Amino acid sequence: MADRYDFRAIEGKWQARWEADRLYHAPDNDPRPKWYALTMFPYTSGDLHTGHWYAMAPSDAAARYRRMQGNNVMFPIGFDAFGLPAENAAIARGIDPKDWTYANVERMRGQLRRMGASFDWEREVVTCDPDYYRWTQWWFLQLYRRGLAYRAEAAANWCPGCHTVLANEQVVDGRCDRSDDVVERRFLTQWFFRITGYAEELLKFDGIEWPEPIRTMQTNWIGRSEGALLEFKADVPGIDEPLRVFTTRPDTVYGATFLVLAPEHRLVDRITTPGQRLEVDRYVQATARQSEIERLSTEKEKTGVFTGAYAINPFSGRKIPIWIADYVLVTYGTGAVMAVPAHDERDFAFATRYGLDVVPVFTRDGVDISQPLNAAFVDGEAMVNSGPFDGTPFAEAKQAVIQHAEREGIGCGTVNYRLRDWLISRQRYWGAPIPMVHCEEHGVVPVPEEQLPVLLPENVRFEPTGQSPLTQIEEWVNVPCPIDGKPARRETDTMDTFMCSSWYQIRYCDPHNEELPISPGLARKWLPVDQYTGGAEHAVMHLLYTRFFWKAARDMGVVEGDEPMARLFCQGVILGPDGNRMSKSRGNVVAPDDLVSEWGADAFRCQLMFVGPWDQGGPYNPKGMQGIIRWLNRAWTLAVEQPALAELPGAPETSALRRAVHQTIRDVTTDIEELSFHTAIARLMELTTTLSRAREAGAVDREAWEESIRSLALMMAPLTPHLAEELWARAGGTYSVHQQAWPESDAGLAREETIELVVQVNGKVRERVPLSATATEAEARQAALASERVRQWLDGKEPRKVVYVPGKLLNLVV
RNA sequence: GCCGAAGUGGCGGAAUGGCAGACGCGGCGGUCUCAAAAACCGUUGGGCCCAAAGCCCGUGUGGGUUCGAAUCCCACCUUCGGCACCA
Repeated sequence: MADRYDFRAIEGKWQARWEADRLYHAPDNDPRPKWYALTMFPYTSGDLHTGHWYAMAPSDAAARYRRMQGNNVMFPIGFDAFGLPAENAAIARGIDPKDWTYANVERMRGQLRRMGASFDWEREVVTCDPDYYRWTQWWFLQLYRRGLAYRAEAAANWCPGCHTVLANEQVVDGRCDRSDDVVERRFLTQWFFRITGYAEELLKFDGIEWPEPIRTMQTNWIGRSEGALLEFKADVPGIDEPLRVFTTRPDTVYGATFLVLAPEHRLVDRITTPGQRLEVDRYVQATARQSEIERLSTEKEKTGVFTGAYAINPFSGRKIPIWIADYVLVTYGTGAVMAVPAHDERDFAFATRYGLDVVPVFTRDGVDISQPLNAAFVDGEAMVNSGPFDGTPFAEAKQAVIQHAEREGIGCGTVNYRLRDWLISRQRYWGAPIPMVHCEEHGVVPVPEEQLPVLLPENVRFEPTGQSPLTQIEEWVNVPCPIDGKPARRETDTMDTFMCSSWYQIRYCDPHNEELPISPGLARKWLPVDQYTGGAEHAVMHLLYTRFFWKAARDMGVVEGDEPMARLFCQGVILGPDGNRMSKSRGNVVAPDDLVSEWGADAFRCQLMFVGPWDQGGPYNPKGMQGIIRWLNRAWTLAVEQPALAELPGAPETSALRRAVHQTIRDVTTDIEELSFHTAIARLMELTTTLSRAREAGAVDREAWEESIRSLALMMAPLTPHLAEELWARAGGTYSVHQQAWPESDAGLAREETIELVVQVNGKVRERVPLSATATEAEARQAALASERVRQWLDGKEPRKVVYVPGKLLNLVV
């Protein structure tokens, strides 16, 4: 029986050796340039699925490549361990969330180890460890101290399935992104982080390399819009406070023929006239009953009710009616709009339906504004029907109106954002407790830092009630007030788990520090993350939160620099063999553990990297494993079964062999640099074929052959770490292949001496002639014309034009 | 509706202004074998043709720019992702 590639014999062996040697531990005091590589840590679901491998295997390959490039690479791993599934398991099966979580962590550690990734396990963090969430709570206190954490009553997204509120980012199409339940609106007092305070800065992506689509998504989510706040006086006795509206079109203010308030607007009740009371109340109640989905449907016709009250347009002096309508959102701007039906489609639809006035205030080519409009138009040439502003050109109109408003004290220019503050409280047990105490006398009081962590109590009952299970633990809830020691109650909400993952990359740098979340020295040493990789589904959640968090931490003086991750790469989604998302119900789930037992971790990793461009994802079919296995077998055989070796340093076969090796090094280096692993593997497969042919063809130069095999093992090291280590050892290399320098391509050896010149006649390929790679145009032309076929195609005519691309192509145009 | 990404053999994909289909799967033919599997070798876009040589067609559709277009420009179609009454 010949010596064959047997992953079972080698993978476990090397994994144990690497671990014993702490091969992937990144020391803090290493003089080599640091490289912080990070892949998004997994949630503790208990099972590592193909998607995790698809995300992590290429990240690992990139980290290993960096190591061979001479960097001190930190590639840490940990677990995102707080969250609802643990608690749901507790409710469904009576298991303690803690036990459930740690059992899953244990299982996943095993799966991750079998992957053979170069993780630095000594830096592991588990977000539900008190040693970790103590610092999550510490951050909360710092944010509170700086006014970035506050409590407020607001219309919150309530998920009836999860029995808790959600952040806006967690609501997808009016549904909970986790349970898919239709989200309800509830007015509750909740904790928020003032992410809006950083809105302007979050729009800047200076100095970081992030994918354009992610930046666009964040930019759209933040939704900056420039406009003005204008004040309308309510023509209602006893109401002195002005009705403020936000508009992006102050230049159309003379065309504002009515105001519309959101049904939840605080002044609705006070301005409604007795005659309209019944109708208004009915509408407000109907709106409150609507789900977010119904409310936000753009399909449905706009509805609304007249309040009976009027306001005065501060520019035209005109008395205009005040309506309420559910197309105005209480959460955006001021919750009130000035309606300009002539120049806004939505207002036009509303005005048409309820017979309200339409007054055009801009001229426009092709529109006779003396006739009733049949549609709103948003552009225009010059202001009209606008008193002293008549004739102001469109381009200057906004500024002119804003200036006037500011002079008169009836408004100002402003910037409004779609982004809202981040709602972080959750009415659930399995999260970091918010370290606050409610005292009757002193109100909300922070827990003193030295008392952290506020530990989660154990043996809790989990019946969902809509309140945190923590409220029922009397001995936990009742605490003395930190100020005067009198009886007080703990805050019972816990923090959104996105809080835990907003700073984990910071903790990896100093995971065992008991005095601080991170020491200043290690923050300077390791941060920011050099290469972050993960799924694009976190574009407006984790990836936005962590930027906010970082900027706040920077302002606290804990970290330096403006951004947490210098480079971001988002991998695509790996699909089942049928091209659909893998799901149990579809029966198209590919289980990594099975494939790893059958084919080995190297083969599985490699196949995932070979399916196509990493950022595109796509269908994964285990059938393709054959191709990878064949390649690994051939590579094995090359290293194990030597050809007849001789000393042939000057032979053409020897330079051909060297050329192939150095061209491969050149190409694979660029490919891995660009995270294009599938093309890197293709190049290595080609090299393997070339080496096999050389071996079959006869005697091979000893030195060239040995260099070839060593180069092959080195280039395979990031992709198939176990096999490469074994091949390297068998080729006589010193342990470990993962500590060797990445091979360098010698341009001289890689250069082709002769090429096949492509000869085109009128742009069509007609002939190929061998030619020196450095031939001049005259030489190329001579070689082409020497061909009988080229002469036939020229048909005796003289070329009118000749295009020569040296080393490639000659085009003769007649 | 708006924004973004993408459309190439039977399939995954390569080539981002210069030989379309690298590499791999699958198919076909072969070596080995009592046989099968594995392994290895060869072949594989479509058409014309007995075959070969050769020619023609071919990168979602239609136009354009260019000596030359999968690649650049314009219009359209389809798929996927994000946002969606944001005043």
